[in-house]
Amino acid sequence: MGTETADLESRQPVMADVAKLAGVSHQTVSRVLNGAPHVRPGTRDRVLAAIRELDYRPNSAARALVTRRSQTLGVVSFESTLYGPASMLDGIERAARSAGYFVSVASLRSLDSRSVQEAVDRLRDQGVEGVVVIAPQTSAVSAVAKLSSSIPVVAVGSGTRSSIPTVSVDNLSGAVAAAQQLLDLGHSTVHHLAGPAGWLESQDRQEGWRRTLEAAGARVPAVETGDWSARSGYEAGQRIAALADVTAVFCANDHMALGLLRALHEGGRSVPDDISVVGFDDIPEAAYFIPPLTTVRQDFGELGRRALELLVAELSGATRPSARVRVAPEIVLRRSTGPVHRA
Amino acid sequence: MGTETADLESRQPVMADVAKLAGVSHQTVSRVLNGAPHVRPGTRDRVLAAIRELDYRPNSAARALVTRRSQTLGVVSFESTLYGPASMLDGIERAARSAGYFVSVASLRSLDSRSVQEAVDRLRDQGVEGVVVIAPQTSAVSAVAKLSSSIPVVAVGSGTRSSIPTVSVDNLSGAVAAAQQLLDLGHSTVHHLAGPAGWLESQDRQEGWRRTLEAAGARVPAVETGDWSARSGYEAGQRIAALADVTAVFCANDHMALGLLRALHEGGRSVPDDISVVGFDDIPEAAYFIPPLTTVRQDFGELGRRALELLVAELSGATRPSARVRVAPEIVLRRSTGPVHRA
DNA sequence: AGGTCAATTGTGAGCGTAAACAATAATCGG
DNA sequence: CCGATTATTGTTTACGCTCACAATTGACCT
Repeated sequence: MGTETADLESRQPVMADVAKLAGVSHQTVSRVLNGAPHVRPGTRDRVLAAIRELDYRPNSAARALVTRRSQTLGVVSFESTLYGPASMLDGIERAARSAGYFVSVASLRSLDSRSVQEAVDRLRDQGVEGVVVIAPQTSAVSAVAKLSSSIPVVAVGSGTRSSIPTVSVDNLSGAVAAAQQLLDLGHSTVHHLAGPAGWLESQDRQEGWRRTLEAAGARVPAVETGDWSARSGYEAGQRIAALADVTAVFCANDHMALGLLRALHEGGRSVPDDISVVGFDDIPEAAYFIPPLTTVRQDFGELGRRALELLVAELSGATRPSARVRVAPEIVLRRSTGPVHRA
Repeated sequence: MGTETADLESRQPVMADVAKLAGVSHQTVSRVLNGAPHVRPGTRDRVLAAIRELDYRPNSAARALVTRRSQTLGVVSFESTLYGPASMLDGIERAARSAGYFVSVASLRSLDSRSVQEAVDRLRDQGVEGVVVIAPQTSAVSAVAKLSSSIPVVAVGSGTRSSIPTVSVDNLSGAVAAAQQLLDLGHSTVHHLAGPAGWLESQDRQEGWRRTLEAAGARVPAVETGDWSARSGYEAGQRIAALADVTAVFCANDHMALGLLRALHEGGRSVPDDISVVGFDDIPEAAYFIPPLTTVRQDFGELGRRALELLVAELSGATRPSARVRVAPEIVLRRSTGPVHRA
């Protein structure tokens, strides 16, 4: 027993130490910590003073063990170095913090079903209470849908058609706005540089573009396809620059638009005088492209925030509403678009 | 006791359930799980079969409680939507996973000392075993240095001069390479668009640039300062375009270079014919600027990886070597640089 | 004043796991 | 074939906390 005080110096203080110092029971300390009612103010003050004096920190593992709640949510993310995913993660983290949760991340190297499964399992093993999947690709989302039995999962950034709750931007209406804007400027038709197959974003944006042209009775040109990268946009741009009758191009994202702009520039096609270009995303750099890019803005941070809200709602007992939240995008007009100069 | 089997359906299985099914003690299950020696192969197989059958998952909170290890590391990150921080986070996560750790993130809204303190405390309360701070600003790093008493902390992306272990790119030598490259092309001097004050990156890159000019006996022009954003680069670019004697500019990062390129373009100054431009970072888009940007590449993912390795080494008992790891950057030559055309 | 009810505090029992310790079975050398 | 090791398995305890319940105190009402 003579070691008790010596212990206090080597050991991290625990609740019992605080209790002893404050002259109360450990349960009273617990009450103070958890804001339980029926604690006399004077007692509370003594406890708080003891906590401060010992620099006591509750042990989260012990708490999690007994409450069966880890206060932690998981995020599965893919291509997390890109602006979109990174922004969503940021939005998620902020929202999680204000909801009182910690955030644990697991990034994916590839989007196949097994990887997603693995990542979610990993997070589960860590004890997360729910998971947000930042995974826009069709295959990943359907993979998630399969395994979501034991733990709440929400997908974000993807207009999934699966059964799990989803938060996404309305890609369709964004694409419609982009195509319509170009038609309104007098372009007889609009070419499209699409994202890779297998991505719902690709499909929805292409679909919105196509419908708009059809509704306007415009010819629907063959679609070019890229992989979201500036490089693929550049390569597609070289092919497009070789075509004579192009006056407007809608790119499925800003990075490809960047590559396209350079290819057009090198091909001697002026933007917007010869060709108008519209992107999608509104990455921070888009306003400083040459020329500044007209694009469809998605608020990635907002997407993340909404996804987290949905997850928290589900954790709070709402009976899995299988909700589908859509955030409206907004077209931002810049100098890469203009009226046609030749008929 | 009749409820025991019924329980198994509603409860998550625990180690005792596995033990009972396999006909062994829970301790033997624990041995199998932790790869302890002295378990007969047949016994091990029976245990593994029981684990599979029940889909048993060890409770991480219980394990953390008794081992006093959470298997979790924290990452404090600032401006995590940018390419650099996002890539470092990605590198950290990957390295952490392969080292057997989970990663919990806390993002900062601002870089003042209080925020950093708060974020680290938050992670500590969650029980992380160590923290990586992605925080290049001087103030943040010194804030970290103060509080790092109770938990290992490593800083990354910043050439801190403080006492905590650090992983950073060699900004000085990168800047030297950039400036020297321009001098070698025949430019009589090089202008500099620096990052904001208070960032070690800014200081080191400016220092490298200055030393190179001085060593070559070149005139050292007044420094323009931006805030890392393309917008600030654009504004500085407008001022620079108005100067008559500029033939080469070294920008402290690629985003500002992007803005600069547009300002020069709008100002009728051709790159590289009239003015050569070099950036820093080599973001993925840099190769698709107009013209493609010569820049100094940092491998952010590698930085993150190395930071994590350092942290893990420290956790493994190395007596806080106060190490300082520097990763060498590499200049990437593209078309934004060229020889001077006028004397 | 006696008693009731609410406020306040304390006590004991796990939560699910790993570590220390104990016990038993198997192996080996002479 | 016997004692000494060693391999294999089991039993007990403790990790630090919250919950359920018990106990005590004080206020308030008739």
